[in-house]
Parts: sequence; C-alpha cells; structure tokens
Amino acid sequence: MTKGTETRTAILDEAADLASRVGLGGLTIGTLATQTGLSKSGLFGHFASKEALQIGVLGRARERFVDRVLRPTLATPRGDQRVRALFEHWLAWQQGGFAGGCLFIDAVSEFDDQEGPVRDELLRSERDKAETVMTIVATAVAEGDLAADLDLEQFAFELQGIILAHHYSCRMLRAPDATDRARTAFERLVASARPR
Amino acid sequence: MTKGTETRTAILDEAADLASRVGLGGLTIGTLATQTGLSKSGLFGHFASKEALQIGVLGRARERFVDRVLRPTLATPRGDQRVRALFEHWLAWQQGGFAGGCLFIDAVSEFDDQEGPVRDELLRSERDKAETVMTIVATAVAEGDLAADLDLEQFAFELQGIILAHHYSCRMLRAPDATDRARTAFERLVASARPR
DNA sequence: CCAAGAAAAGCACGACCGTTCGGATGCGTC
DNA sequence: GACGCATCCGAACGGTCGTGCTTTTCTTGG
Repeated sequence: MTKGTETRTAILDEAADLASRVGLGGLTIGTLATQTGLSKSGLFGHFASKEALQIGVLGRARERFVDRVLRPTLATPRGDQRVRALFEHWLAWQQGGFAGGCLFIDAVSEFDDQEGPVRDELLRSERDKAETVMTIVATAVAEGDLAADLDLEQFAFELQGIILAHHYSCRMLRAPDATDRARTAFERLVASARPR
Repeated sequence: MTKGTETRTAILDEAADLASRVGLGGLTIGTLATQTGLSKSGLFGHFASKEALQIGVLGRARERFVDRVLRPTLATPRGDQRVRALFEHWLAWQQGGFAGGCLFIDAVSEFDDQEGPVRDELLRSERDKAETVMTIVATAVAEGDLAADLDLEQFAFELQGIILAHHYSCRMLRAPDATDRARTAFERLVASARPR
C-alpha cells in the first residue's frame, strides 16, 4: 500500500468518526485537517470535492461494517444461530463501531430528503445491507429453524426497527437497559417466526 | 395575537419544514429569510440567537405534533381503540406533518451526540412524548384490552421501533409498502400484548 | 545516490455564515 | 402634531466555508 492511499484511509477513518458525531454534512475540511494533523489543502488533495469525501467516508464505513458485523456473522454456523450472531454483532457495532453511534443511521436521516450522489451511494449501501440480512435469515428458513412461509421482507423490516429503536434509546435517551429491551424484542420476533 | 408573535410563528412553521429537509443544523438564517420574504436582520430580530431559533422550532413542532397526533388520539374512546388511533395518527404525521419527514427523528440523530441546550430541549420533548404514549397504553391495560402484566416500557420501545422503521423505509428506501409493513408489525405487537 | 513524481504545505479567492447596528416605517397615545 | 414603541430593513462586521493555484518536501525506483 503506497503512502497516498495509506493516509487516505487514515483520513477516512477519522472522518467517519467525526461524521458519526456531527453528521456527514457537518463534516468540515478544516477541522478534519486539524484532527488528522494535515493542512487543509494537503488533505483536500486526496479528494476531488467534499462530496467525494463524503462518499469515500460511506465506502470506508461499509468496509468496517463488513469487517465488524458481516464477516464474523458469516463465520458462525448457518441457521438460527447465525441470525442471532448477526443481531448481536449489529448491536455491538452500534455502540463500538464509531465514536458517535452508527454512521449509516445518522446519514440516512440526514440525506433521506437530499437528492444527489451521496444519497444514491447511501441508498445502494442500505439496499445491499438489507439484501445481506435477508439472505442470512433465508438460510435459517432453509435450515428449518424458521417458518418456511416466513415473510423475509417483513422480518427484515421489524429487525431494522429493533436496531433503530436501540440506537434511539441508546444514543438519545441514554437508557441503560436499551440493549436488554432490544434483546427482548428480538426474542419476540424470532419466536413469532418459528415453524409451527 | 400581536403582529410580532404572528410572524414569529410563521417563521417557525417555515423553519420547521425547512429543517425537516436539511436538518436543524442545516438551517440558515439567510435562506430562511428569503423563504419567508423577510430580511436577514428582520428575521433575526425575533430570536436571541440561532440556537434560540432551533429551540423555538422544536417547540413549534411539538405544538403541531400535539394538534395532529395527540389531540385527535385522546378524542377517541379509551383502550384498545385509542392505542390504534395513536398509531395511525402517528403514521400519518410522519408523511404529512412536515415537508421532509418527521422533524423529531431527524433532530434526534443529529443531536444525540451534541451536548447543549438544543439536545436538552429535544430530550425533554422526547421523554414527554414517551410518557404520553405509555399513559395511553396504560389506559388500554386498565380497560382490560391489554394484559395486566404488560411491560409498558417494552411496549413503548417496540412501538417506537416500528415508527422508526416506517420512517426509514418510507423516506430513505421509498418503499411503497412501508405503511403496510408497519401495520403488520403493529398488529403483531398488539396481539402479543393481549391478555391471556 | 539521484532524479522523477507523488504528497503535503502555503497562500489566496469568493461565497456564505451568524451577528450587530443605525435608521427607516407604521401605529397607537397624549 | 409629537411622542414612544414595535417591526423590519440595508449595510457591514469578523469568521469560516470549500476550493483553486504555486511551491516545497518527501518517497521511491533505478
């Protein structure tokens, strides 16, 4: 790895943490430069524009999500157990993935109404994530751990809801029992998806 | 109502719509002034600072939430039916309350990590909302429509999750069946809370 | 060890930010 | 008609934003 791409990823990692606190739009070249010990122009040289930087941050965050959540999940045995692993890793990600909560959740509510390349990239990323989630749940169905007639989209919808509620309860309300509540909700979801 | 407070609320209404699209932090005095047909300074005269403006927006949004969701809900018969009304009005609010989705959801993920008066006000508002929701659910318990040993906090947590997933699915993914999915999830939640 | 090229710094720009200030304008009151 | 008060305006402030240019410093392959 050449020096250029090395500092580039270092910048993106720092930027992702910063953006998880102040949002992708709140990202500033100046503060990001200070944070990384670079000059404004020195940093800017790695990106064509601020928009390109934001998209780069999303890409880097995706890599980290794959490393911290998806890869460990896929390393567990197929079926029920894997769905559980996905949920647990996902929960852990939201608290330890970035300095200020899940970057994607923040980015979604920031860019859901702002058309443009950033939203497009984010949408692609979210669709991809949903697809992966449904695939994992589908294997649990194939294994017979979940009902054969399970509505995958509905399951993914409700799982996403639990994750979002956990993030909300955790980051905004700072409720100490947020994780317990999320687990309880998850158990109820899985129980209702069991084969009858 | 004097002229001053009249334009003030007009400003706040406009600001709320604008903020629902670009976020509370994305609010700018300049564009807001243009939007309302005022001069920058003329507009600014109504608020002590930009932060005060943001807090004012939250207050105005709360008023609108009470008018559009809470008041109609409390006008329906106590119990099961009222919980249902709350959910339906809440869903409608998310699509029709503001130009760019629910302002509170946007504000939460924007300010959950930014200490200060805005976050404090937002937290107060959210706590208050949760309290109201739990009160409404509690009446359904008292009426015998829901189980006597129902965990109110857990119910509120999961209901919030459905609302958030709906917002996510609606505003970001633009899924046409988001409302149906939310209703299905709600039915499952209520069913599991029924007395046994 | 040196030259070629990449990487970072330095500097400056135009635009826009929140905010301040002095002065118009209109409106009730003596 | 003169006054005080509320409302709004235009102009300007210092600061920060993203983004180009030019120059210096560092990295690296032969």
